[in-house]
Amino acid sequence: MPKKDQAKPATTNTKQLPDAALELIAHRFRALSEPVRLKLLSALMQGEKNVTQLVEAAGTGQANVSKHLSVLKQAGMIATRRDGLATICAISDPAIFQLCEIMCAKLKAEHDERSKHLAGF
Amino acid sequence: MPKKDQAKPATTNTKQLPDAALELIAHRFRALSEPVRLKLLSALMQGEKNVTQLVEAAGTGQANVSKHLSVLKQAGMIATRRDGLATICAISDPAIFQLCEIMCAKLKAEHDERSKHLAGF
DNA sequence: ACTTTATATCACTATATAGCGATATAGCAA
DNA sequence: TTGCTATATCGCTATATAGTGATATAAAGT
Repeated sequence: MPKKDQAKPATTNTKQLPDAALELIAHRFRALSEPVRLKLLSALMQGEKNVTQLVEAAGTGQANVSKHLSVLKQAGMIATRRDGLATICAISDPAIFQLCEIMCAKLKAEHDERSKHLAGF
Repeated sequence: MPKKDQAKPATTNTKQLPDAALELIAHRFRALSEPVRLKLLSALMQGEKNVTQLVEAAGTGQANVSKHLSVLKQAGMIATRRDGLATICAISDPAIFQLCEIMCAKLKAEHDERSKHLAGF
């Protein structure tokens, strides 16, 4: 039997992805929209790290890092396991590498274009 | 003459990308972290559209769409040109297609793994 | 038992921004 | 000019969340 959509019957959502999917995608991108979280992911790209190491890498408080890690975890980007007192974190989805590569390349291209008129070398 | 490093001498930014770059990248991802903006981009993937058409596609107010468009424009994801009364919008960076593809694939994989409702596309 | 260490969570403030209605600006037509 | 249309911007409220310090929980050693 057909499923019941839970909200708006009148929304002009003629084609494309359904609103629910857009919200999920937006939620994923939002997890990548914070400098501290990017720094955490950047640190994890070198390999597993425990929370203390990540606090040091992030340059912000432990409570804050813990919250950011839970955001990344909920977005399916990192996985954690307990090892004695430590919580070990690791990147759980290699797609993150691609996403960051693309975004970095984009930035680099724009940066190069912008610094054309500046550079003597 | 030697180049001068531009910012923070004290930040524990031992390696990796500098903080300024992380903020720029985060800013780009943040532009993609809103369902309405994703819907606008999704509509623009079919080709150029003016603001009125986008308002209809987005299903929210004109003032709101205008603000979202300016966010996308500032993030370098769309370009606009004036044509009489209309402002025509178009995707200006094909990298957006890649980013959304990757994120969608990620979602789809997780979704398939979990259950199987919420129609495909 | 108590202590120390590692991490998570709570309570709070401050800031950012999504959404809305109203108004302002820009371009065209009469 | 006036009027109409398309878009941008302003003023505002409400919500989300980044950051902090304090506290709670958990695991191991004493």
